[in-house]
Amino acid sequence: MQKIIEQEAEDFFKNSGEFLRNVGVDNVIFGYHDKELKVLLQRPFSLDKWTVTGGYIKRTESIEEAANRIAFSRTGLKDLFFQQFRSFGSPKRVADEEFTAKYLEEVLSVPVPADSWIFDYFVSVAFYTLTEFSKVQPKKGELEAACQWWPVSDLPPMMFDHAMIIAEALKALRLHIAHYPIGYELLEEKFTLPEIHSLYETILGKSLDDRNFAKRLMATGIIIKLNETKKIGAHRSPFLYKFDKEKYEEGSNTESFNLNILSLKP
Amino acid sequence: MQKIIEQEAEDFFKNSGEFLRNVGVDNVIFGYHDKELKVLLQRPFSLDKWTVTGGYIKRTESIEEAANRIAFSRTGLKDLFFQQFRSFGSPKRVADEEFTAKYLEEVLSVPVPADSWIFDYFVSVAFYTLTEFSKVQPKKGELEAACQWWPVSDLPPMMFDHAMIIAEALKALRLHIAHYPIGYELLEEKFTLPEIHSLYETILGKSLDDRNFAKRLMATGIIIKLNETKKIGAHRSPFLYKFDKEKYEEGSNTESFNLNILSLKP
DNA sequence: TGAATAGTGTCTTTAAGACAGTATATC
DNA sequence: GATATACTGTCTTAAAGACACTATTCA
Repeated sequence: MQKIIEQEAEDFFKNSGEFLRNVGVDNVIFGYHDKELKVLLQRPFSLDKWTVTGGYIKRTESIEEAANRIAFSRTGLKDLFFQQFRSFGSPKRVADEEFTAKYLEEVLSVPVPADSWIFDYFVSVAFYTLTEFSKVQPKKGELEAACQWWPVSDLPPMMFDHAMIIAEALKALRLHIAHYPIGYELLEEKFTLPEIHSLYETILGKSLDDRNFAKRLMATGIIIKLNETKKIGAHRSPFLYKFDKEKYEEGSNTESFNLNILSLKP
Repeated sequence: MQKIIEQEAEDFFKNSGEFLRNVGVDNVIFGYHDKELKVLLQRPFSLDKWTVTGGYIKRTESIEEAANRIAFSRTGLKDLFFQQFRSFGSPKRVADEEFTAKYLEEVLSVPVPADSWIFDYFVSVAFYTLTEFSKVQPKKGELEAACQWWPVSDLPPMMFDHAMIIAEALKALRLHIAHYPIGYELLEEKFTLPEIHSLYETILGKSLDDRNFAKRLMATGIIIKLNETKKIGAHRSPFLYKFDKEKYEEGSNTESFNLNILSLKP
């Protein structure tokens, strides 16, 4: 296990002033792969409980900058699409005695008082971030034992209230899907109709009529059909499509834009 | 001007531990009166700038409890309808030198260091609250010179980023209007069709066809027509209506509920 | 009886939803 | 030509939108 430098650690656990107290950022990073929506989770040393990515807020940065910095530190990617969706705060939300004890006993190379600010009541400003799964090489932090993708539909044991945070992030994502071209963030640049169809089915958790979906999708006017196909083996090759980001920005500005895809039935 | 007790004040400005650091709650309290949407604002001593109601979070309470406590302290009413809509946080958002200077010089009866936690970088978790205008007797706090209603369409000079916070609250309210019976919170128990019609026009900032509005409103099934009318002078007396709160709760739980009123065109 | 406001019905247009057959690629 | 997947067109149904007249109150 990699130890952090002692002086740095001591400063950190005293919070000599780099970070805000009692408030932090959690960032639920979503990716899509293999017809499954996935979320990037990390696990602290010595514990069999996972957390969403998150961290403290520097005095010199905004909460959005903090969320962006956290996403970058775990995915290596800049300027990902992210959205604030809710804040969580209650005296009980980070009470986890097992975590505190293990953290103190086993993980750290420096003495940390049990009443250190890091175990304090924290309000969490929560964001979700969308990223293309295939571009990400998850990178764990110094204080974590692991950082990896988990299917949203099959999560490991979660620490604190993080299972609820993921549930809320998913709810927000499902709402936003009607107003943002979510596919742009989660798919590769060129994608097929069946791929984006399946993405929407996965996120919404229900099946969507393929004919109506295609009709609606093309009606948005922000998708361009390319003159190429993708080879998929012993079957008809699907055409490739891409987003017309320019047209999207226009529509998005005038508020006339609506994917109208939320209401699609089965 | 009412001075706060010295020892209490000193404790407060040192923050001996009652409140969370670097994070607080702002609560945009809306009321409706005289065909105008109003917001409850307060003004600190010696300044000609106003703020939305807000405050610090006690270590013993959740952010929702803090928002509720703040609403109660200004309106005297309990259990009002409120919704969290966004959090704001950036190193610059509460930088207002005039405020800091005047506060230090003129307002307080105790010495406050210029680097006191209250002038620090604060993340604000923002809520809006709805209340029936006629029930409220605005009550100012000890550190304010005034607390009163202002029309949303004609605000006084606002401190910090509070004009933006109100704008965002209004945006959220307009979105929520399609899914919550906003009228229940803003109107008196019994109301007329023209009254609720005008409320929706005010909140959405556009005119709504009266025939279609009535049709849609009654189609929700959560409004009961009473066998009484309201005398309004030399004109036909409108019938009174009230919300069927029970039916609303049902519909609201099953997610089948939708006022569908957002899309009403002129 | 005139002035002001309350209240309601019908037709048109548009969008949602259901549904099934043809096309293409490979073996 | 068998099989697996891609692709698309039409009809039905429901909701949104436009529109104008009758009803009541009281000065």
